[in-house]
Amino acid sequence: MSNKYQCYKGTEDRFGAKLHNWQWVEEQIRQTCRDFGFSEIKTPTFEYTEVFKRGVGDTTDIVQKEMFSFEDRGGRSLTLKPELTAGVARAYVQHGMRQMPMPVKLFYIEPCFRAERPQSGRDIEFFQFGVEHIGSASPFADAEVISVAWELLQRLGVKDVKLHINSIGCPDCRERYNEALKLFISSNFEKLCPTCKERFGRNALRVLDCKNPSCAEIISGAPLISKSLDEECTGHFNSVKSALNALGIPFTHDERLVRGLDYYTKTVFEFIPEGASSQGTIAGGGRYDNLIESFGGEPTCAIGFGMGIGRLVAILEKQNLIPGYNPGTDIFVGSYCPEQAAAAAALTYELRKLGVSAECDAMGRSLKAQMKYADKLNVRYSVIIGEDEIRSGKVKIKNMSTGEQTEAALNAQDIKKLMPDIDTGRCETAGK
RNA sequence: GUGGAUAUAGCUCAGUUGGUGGUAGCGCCAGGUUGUGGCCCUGGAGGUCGUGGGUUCGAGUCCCACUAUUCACCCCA
Repeated sequence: MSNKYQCYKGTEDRFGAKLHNWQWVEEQIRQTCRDFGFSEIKTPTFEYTEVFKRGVGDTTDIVQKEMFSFEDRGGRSLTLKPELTAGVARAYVQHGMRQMPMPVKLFYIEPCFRAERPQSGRDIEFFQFGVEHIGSASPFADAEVISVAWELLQRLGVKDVKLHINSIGCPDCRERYNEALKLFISSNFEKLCPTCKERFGRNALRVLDCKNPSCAEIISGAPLISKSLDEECTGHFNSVKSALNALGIPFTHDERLVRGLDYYTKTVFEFIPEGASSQGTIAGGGRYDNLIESFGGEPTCAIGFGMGIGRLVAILEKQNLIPGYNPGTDIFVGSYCPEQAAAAAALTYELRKLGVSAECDAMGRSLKAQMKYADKLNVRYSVIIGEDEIRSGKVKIKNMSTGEQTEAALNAQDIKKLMPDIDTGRCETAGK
């Protein structure tokens, strides 16, 4: 590729079949969210940097080194949103949504930006679908939120995705556990891998995540976080688990599951495809009972998740679960020679006015070439206009799949009537 | 931020021990007699071989730098 005008690394153009796949997935998402009583919210592409510093957490990698920040003309720092929860929480407080019927149930499908090195499953600009369930401390809220993601994946037919859940407790429990864990690890500190040594100082919980065999061995004897949870957190987590059981949603309790954003409390969860790489996690979320308050709102419990649409689409494409792409042109109007091109264009316009997707030649091609073009468009019918047709007022209509040819009056209404099946059958075949 | 790989037509790619830029497929355009698509055949358009240096009589090929892309780590969705 020698052209210097390319889109920026980690961003991509989407069109044709690829765009169709994305839009189809977004439709499924919107339908599912409607069924679960979530309404859509759009927040701005950028916010005051402070929103993310406060919301996501000053010590997270996202805030420390992955944000696209810039200044407005007044010198105020702005940032392209690296995730959506902080912005939604900010909007909740700003618009006094606590006066809305509780709980407030919102979902979003939005682009996010993180300045990371792109690789498969990770883009600089990526798209997240997520839901936020705000106002309820009930474990049923946890289960409801998880059920949205679960049901969506079921509807899409995604195979081999596992739900992992854990509880990292309230801040008090977490603090207690953090101390116990640090105490345990410190005796083996020298045996940790270099990144874990870093993690130890920054966020010791993340050492639990390490896939390095030697670290895993050290960690295998580490105290469990569930043992550090107080009565309230333990009770909540048990209730979440039984609520999931009641919904018939299978899960694995993963004691080592921790999440990288500061705002999580109590329940955390991830949806992980079978055999996924480290970029494979398709969705992740958890409770954030203190976030609304940190934006100046009343203390308000909430829980949500984010799902990577790009990762989801990739899995669906791989598993061949997205209906085929059909550009959707129904009729091609061909003309024999340039003298009839005007009539063809006029008929095409009349058909379009009737809501029939129609095309005609715009390249000055021969009739034969026009037919080839019609074939490539995958149109269902071709109408052919020549000298005779104009004289007689009757056109030939060719069924492109059977090759059969019939006649009709040169009139958009009559032509449309001959094609009763014309508004159906698009995008119905899975595969390809 | 760290490490590896790659860079030839719109796409997927051949290109020998350095010897005239080209293979195959796809795609695009035009033809294959006079008004009709899919299959087949023929022809055509399109590339400063990522950029800049170096070695050499001669570099797509070897060396260096840069850039871009990509994969992995880190982190996350």
